[in-house]
Amino acid sequence: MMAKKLSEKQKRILEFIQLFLDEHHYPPTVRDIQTGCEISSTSVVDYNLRILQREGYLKRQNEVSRGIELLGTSRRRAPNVVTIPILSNIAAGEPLPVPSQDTWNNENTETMDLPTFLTRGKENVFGVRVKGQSMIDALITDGDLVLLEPTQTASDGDMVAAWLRDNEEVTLKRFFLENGRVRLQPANPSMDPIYVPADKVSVQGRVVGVIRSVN
Amino acid sequence: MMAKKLSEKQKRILEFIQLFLDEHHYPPTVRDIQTGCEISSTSVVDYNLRILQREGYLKRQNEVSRGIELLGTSRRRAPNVVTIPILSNIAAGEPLPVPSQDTWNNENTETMDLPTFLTRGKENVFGVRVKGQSMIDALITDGDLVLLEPTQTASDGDMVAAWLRDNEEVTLKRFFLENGRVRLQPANPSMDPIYVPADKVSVQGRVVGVIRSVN
DNA sequence: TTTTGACCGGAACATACGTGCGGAGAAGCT
DNA sequence: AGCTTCTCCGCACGTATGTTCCGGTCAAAA
Repeated sequence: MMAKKLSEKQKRILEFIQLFLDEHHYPPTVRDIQTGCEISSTSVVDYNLRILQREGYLKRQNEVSRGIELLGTSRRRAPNVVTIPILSNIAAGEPLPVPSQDTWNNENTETMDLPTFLTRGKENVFGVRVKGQSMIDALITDGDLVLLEPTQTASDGDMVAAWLRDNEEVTLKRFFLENGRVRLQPANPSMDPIYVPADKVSVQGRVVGVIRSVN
Repeated sequence: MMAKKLSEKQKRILEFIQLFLDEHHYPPTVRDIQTGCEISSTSVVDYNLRILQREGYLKRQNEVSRGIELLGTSRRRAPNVVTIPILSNIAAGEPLPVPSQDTWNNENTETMDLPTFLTRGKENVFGVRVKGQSMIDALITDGDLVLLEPTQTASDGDMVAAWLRDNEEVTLKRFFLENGRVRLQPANPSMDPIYVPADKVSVQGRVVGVIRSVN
């Protein structure tokens, strides 16, 4: 639940940031906010900025001057664009650290704006930057960005990110449940499926799209 | 007249600032520009920023961190989305009907809005909807949208859409010119390249990106 | 040849700016 | 009365970051 009520001071800070952004075209410093909102100490500004960040109104970059980005409704942006978090540095041999809506803007997670036709109304879509060639049988290569919708369940034919307990790896395949076991079918039709007992597979997300940016 | 010619370095700096602004939503520091443009010293960045400012491409705030504002045409306001035409119904056995900037918006061509980070400043980018599995060796499958920048020439290593006269087909491969003949290397490293005499190949565009929307 | 001016490199300098810390009052809870 | 929790304050520390200086290269101009 990020819908806490903001204090007067916090509303004023948010408003000031928007005004500042309209006037100059870069974000204010903590001290700009301090004087602009008649606050007595920079630490008070910092304190309230942290709250605004926790509540999802903005994102801050650590140790970076003016490292403030407005998010969500506070941000003035093109209407059919949505902001999603990007996971990089995925550890091999670990399940995906699926971001929850409450957490991802607190961290220093990279984000990206996507046209809504790519997410098609899916909620909480996030992106994973692929490293290496391990997904080549899903027609996905080094540097690709895979868009995932978080889910624990899948229907037959869905392309999913599946965590294979025994192999300790995440794989992208089409999912089919066939009398108690799971068939995972590569997107590349020339490659063979693998079969896994249902209790050895956990679905982490459904693939919504792939974006490759060449060079 | 502010229309002096910019040096390569200055163009690159300007471009980098735009990209940086698209990605984060605050301006870069002098040092961000330095590493991002592979410049050896902050003073060189400063030197060129002063010129860019004198020529009216940007404005700087003295003693202010990240105090850079883009001006005029370099400024990328609201549109962090760009509209491109989409070719579907590609006839097999024919070269691509590359759309020219004047024509595509008059016709009944489908269009699509893309975030600018995908086109990265390329001009006249257009999309091609892929039918069938013929591009599978380029890690591209049925339904994928390939983004192309129109061009007749290519540098070694570029991923291009090439028209093969003799085969009467368009293919997507990495381009290498090797003493008079062309090596076309599939993106899938497990597949072998093909070799074609240079006069039997015409480059139609450079691949900028691929978008796959699943289901 | 010397001079001039555009451009680059390396380093040091000065300050802009985020962050941590101790503390204080107010309001709630046991 | 204690004990948290929230909010605010002032200050100082350290780093992030703009700026400056001095020297160098190279090509065009004088």
